[in-house]
Amino acid sequence: MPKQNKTKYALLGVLSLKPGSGYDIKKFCDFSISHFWNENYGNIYPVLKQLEDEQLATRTTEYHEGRPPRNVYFITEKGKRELDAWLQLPVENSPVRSELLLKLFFGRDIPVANLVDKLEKTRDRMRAILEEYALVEDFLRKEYEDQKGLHLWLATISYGAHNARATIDWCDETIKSLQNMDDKLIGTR
Amino acid sequence: MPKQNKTKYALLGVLSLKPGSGYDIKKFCDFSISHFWNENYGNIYPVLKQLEDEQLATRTTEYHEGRPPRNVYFITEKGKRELDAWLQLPVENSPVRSELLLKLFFGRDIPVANLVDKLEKTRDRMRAILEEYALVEDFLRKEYEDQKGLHLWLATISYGAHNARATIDWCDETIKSLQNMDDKLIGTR
DNA sequence: GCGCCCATGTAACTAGTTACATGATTCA
DNA sequence: TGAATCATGTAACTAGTTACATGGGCGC
Repeated sequence: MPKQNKTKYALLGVLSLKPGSGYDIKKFCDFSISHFWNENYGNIYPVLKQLEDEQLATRTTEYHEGRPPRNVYFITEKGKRELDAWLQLPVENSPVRSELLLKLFFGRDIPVANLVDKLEKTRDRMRAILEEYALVEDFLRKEYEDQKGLHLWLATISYGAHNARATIDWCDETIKSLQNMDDKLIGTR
Repeated sequence: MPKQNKTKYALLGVLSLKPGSGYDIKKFCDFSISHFWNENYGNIYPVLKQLEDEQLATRTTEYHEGRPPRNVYFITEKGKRELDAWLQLPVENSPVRSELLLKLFFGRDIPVANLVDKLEKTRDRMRAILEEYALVEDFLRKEYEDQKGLHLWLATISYGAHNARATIDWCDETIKSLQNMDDKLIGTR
């Protein structure tokens, strides 16, 4: 198996749920998997063509009056097999890069208030994300009640929620410890 | 401020702690920030040259008999100012991509045992990471007891630990729920 | 009338990784 | 004797993002 374009498998995955155009796929990604995966048009359209070239998907063009033509893609049997094979492969861990942690790590000479601000913003973002997850979860449970893979979709949300809560706790702890240290410094002046 | 190469700031950060060669910087990164940031030689050497061109660092070459020459870089005042300015800027969140979650999300037709295996491996890796963090933390507390930024270094480790524990819990829960579902399915056969 | 939605796509660019090349020293 | 460490660097490649171009329909 060659070093691969994971976008390819993401698109095959979306098409395995239902056929759609590049535009549809983008919308689906933004709604359903954006908390752990993102795709942009500049990537989607070329890869869709590539899928067609490799016979992993077929394309039909729909014309509707007063609308731009839609290129609708369908996954083929070959595409399903290739997706399935990839899904079963062990997970490759891609390198992480956290700008927040980098700034914190080297932040000993910048004002504590600035660091605290970054932490508060992170915490607030995580809280907002948690609320969103709750909405998405409700929506999925109602709309896709009998969908076979629902529990897996919920599991990905649960992952996000676990980590968001962990990050919120860490932010709170770290803010407190930074402010404590700062108070002590003032006390000794 | 232009769209930037964050490697640049990572290297300035390392050089702000102490001068060193590309090789030294790589070693430092691997030891200290590798749990949230990685750099490779193919990136470090060109960026060091760039730092010199922009007068953010100076270079001296050391010759030692029987050893390759070392290009040692020192951060300049201009470099410090640029690092400081960047550190104070708000954090830009870079897109996340989790192959594990992608495989889980689309995994409804692959064997449960395969999914469980992926989760177990993830959990085991997180446990190993937790143990490593404990060692690193001990080491830092002893070796850098009086280092000004120690609490910030520890905070980055704490971040990793919080998230690792969250991921372990999530793995355990998800494994259980997958196995439960599987049992029920067998029961109805 | 303004801006958003639908809909596709390319080109240019930025970023990051891998492979290759070199070669002495040190340690098991 | 073979592997690891020290030490630098380039070239080729892979991946991913942004900006641009186009243009009708629809709702406020």
